[in-house]
Amino acid sequence: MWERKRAKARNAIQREALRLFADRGFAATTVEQVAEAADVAPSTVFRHFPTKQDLLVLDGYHPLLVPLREAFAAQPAERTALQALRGALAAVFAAMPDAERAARYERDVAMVTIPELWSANLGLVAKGMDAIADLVAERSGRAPDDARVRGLARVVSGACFAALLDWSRNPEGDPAQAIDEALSHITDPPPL
Amino acid sequence: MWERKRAKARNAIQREALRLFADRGFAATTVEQVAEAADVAPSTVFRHFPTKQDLLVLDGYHPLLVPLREAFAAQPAERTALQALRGALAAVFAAMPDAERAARYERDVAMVTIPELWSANLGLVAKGMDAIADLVAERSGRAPDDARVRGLARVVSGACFAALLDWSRNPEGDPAQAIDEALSHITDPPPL
DNA sequence: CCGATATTGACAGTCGACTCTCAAAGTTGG
DNA sequence: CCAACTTTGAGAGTCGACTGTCAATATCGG
Repeated sequence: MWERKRAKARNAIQREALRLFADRGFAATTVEQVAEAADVAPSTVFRHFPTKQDLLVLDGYHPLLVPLREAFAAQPAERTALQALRGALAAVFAAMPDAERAARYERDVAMVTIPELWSANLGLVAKGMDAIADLVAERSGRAPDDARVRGLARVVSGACFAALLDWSRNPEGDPAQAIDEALSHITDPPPL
Repeated sequence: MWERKRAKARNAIQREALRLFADRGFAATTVEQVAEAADVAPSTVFRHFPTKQDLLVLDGYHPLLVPLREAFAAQPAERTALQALRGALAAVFAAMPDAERAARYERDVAMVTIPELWSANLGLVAKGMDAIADLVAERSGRAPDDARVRGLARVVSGACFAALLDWSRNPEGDPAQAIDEALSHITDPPPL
């Protein structure tokens, strides 16, 4: 029971913190204000999050990689790695419950919108790129640090990032669709 | 003469600051240490750089958007927008004096490596994407917010970003080459 | 209900970024 | 050299992040 209570408090603190950061900015928000908003003592905030920056670190982000790996493996063998990646990403988003998808969008947009949040999670982006490289390497039988594998991973992760960044600035339709569309520009380049 | 003396002191402070940041990290370096290393008083540091973060901002930095625009216009008409972009980027880097290129690499790597710097310059990434979209729109005669134009801009800017990010983590060869290679995965996708 | 254990709040205190002020020292034009 | 001007050093002071301690409180096993 301790665990559940602890996690509940932790989530409340982080939720309020992110809300305040989005409102008035990271630097302009004091830990004391976060504590007050979450209805806890300042010392309690530090007990859950060693530093103020840690309030920005989103855990539970990487679980996306597991279903992605499965969806990727389920792709038809005749597809190229790029087509398979595109298909797998679309499948993962399609299979996601609406509530979870909405929560993820909100988090991802916050991550691109709040500068400090982005910098705190830069490592996650790099990890995502590595994960994609691993997938492609496994499927193609090449080494994960093969130039072609790494190059493909760069392009795909970069396209996903840029699609999200652009979508967050001008939300129209579905982010998953934006990602798929961006990838389509690599798989089937339109004449321009 | 005031001007020259002021600039000299400013450069000395920033040089020592960057050296210390590279050595022990940004957060682990105090302004007092920077002042001592530069042989000035702490208050003098703040007189030249309003905040500690400002010690990271290199002046004399001009975005390569202008030369890129020129190089893009100079590309052969028979190339696709994508090929022209790739060629223009390569041309800009090739035409850049060695010293300037080295300085640019150093700065770009710092920007991706030091989170504090990245968060300060996130807006530049979005602007770069818009600029690329403008170039493509102008050349293709389509609107800058055309879905295909925006999609292409997303993929290209994303690829550049990812290439730089990856290169900064594992520097081999030339960043310009990494960018070109990433773009080649879109123009001439290798079989994978 | 009771004791063991985990969590919290309140509080004091350190440290560094940053501001403000004023006197000292260097610089320039005359 | 003098006088106006600019920069600098020094110091005091504010504010917020962060640490450590201790008593109060909540939960659990028995």
